[in-house]
Amino acid sequence: MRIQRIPLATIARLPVYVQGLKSLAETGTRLISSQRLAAATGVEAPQIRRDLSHLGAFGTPGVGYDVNGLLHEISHCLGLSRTWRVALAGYGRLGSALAAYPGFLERNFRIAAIFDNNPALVGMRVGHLEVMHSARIPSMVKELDIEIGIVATTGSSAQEVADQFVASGVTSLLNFAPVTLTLPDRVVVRNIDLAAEMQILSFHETMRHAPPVPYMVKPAVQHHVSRWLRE
Amino acid sequence: MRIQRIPLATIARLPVYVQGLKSLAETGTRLISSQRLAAATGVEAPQIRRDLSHLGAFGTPGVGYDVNGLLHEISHCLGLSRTWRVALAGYGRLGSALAAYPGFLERNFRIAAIFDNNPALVGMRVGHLEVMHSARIPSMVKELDIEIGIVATTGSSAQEVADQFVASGVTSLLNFAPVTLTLPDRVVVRNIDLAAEMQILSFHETMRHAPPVPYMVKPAVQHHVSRWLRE
DNA sequence: GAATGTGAAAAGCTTCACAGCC
DNA sequence: GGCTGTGAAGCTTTTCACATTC
Repeated sequence: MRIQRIPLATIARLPVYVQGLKSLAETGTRLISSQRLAAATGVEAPQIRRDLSHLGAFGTPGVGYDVNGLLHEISHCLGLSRTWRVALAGYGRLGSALAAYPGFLERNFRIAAIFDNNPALVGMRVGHLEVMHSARIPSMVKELDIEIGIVATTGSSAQEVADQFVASGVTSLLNFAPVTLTLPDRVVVRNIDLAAEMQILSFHETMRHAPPVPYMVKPAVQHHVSRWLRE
Repeated sequence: MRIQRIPLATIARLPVYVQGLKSLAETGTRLISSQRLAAATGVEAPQIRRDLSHLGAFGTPGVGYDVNGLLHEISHCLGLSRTWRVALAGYGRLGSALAAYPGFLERNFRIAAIFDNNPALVGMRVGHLEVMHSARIPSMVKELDIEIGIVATTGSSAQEVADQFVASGVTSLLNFAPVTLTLPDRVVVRNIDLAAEMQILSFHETMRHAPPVPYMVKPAVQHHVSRWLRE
């Protein structure tokens, strides 16, 4: 890793590289050029080289990058060489889908506790866990030393649950509730708002069908930065 | 709406304003300053004014913005004044959670068809819909004149389903599968990758616990652009 | 007095183009 | 010949500061 500032935008692309490199590794590819990684990830090749240079990455001029070495380097930078303890609040439809998502554990995120404020759900067994009442967030989060919280409650409970998480020592939150959480600056929040993404698509469709004039002129991009219409 | 380019970044924030304004409207607020909308959404006040000025927005100097008027203006710009026809592919845990999500219909996104390639799910009733086999995507998408597709399948089926959607006339996709979809440039793709978001949080936690040096220095931001550590 | 809308400056990010290396 | 890593250029986005309007 490097002794320098890594841009926000670069960090957001690293998981894309991880995913691309993993699938390449599975096909037995051991060496890859930025050009070919670009084809696999949809990120432009010079962008990839710049991103990797921020990690102090070690490609070989004239040859390319070692797939496994690069995977290891990026994973390390993202903090994936250790397991993270995660708490999930909200065991409704979305919450239960998240709890069952194999991709979390595969990537070293272990759901260590599940909370809901609906008494009908409390006590329900989920794998080797049991849904607990949200009132137990403070004690359990501290006891289990949870670092990351997932908020999958309704909008109306989200702020309260987030506050409890933060008061109990959680410093990173993934929020699925369609509300703006107000939290201390030290807490890192990532929002995933399904409806917002749909609205962005709806904007694009609208422009497509009735482009009032020259609109949007950015070329293709990927992953959380959508592609843009030309003219 | 305006006769000028609206920045990508602005579009991505508009849904945040919509959400904030709606909850303010519910509390009976009729007039709001950029300063107060900033407090409600986590976006800085000058940023809000700049964004709204791109829509040709009509605040009143010395007074502020009319909540309902602004809501209407932004909704119109995002294309929310009409209903969009959406198809969902993949009725597993995530897919069924999405199908039941009330936030879609509330915001004028109507799920008009559901597909899955698992025969055990085909025929299942979901509200007034029925899960259809993915092989029927081409005919049904055309018949129902679907504009937006949601890919909630496994990674291994995602590209195939996306190709079918696109071949049938879908021009916007929301992709939950953790793969990079390769599609024609005219198609707009938004990716929601849960694992990627977790990895970004993991990066922040890592920096927090072992900051090798001066790292990341951006101030607070919101919604899909996380807050950053200071020093 | 209070708040908008916007030039102008600053910051941040991407792309180009190429020197240097294999 | 092929590919990386990076200065420099170009572009987009954010922030500042203030003239203008109510």
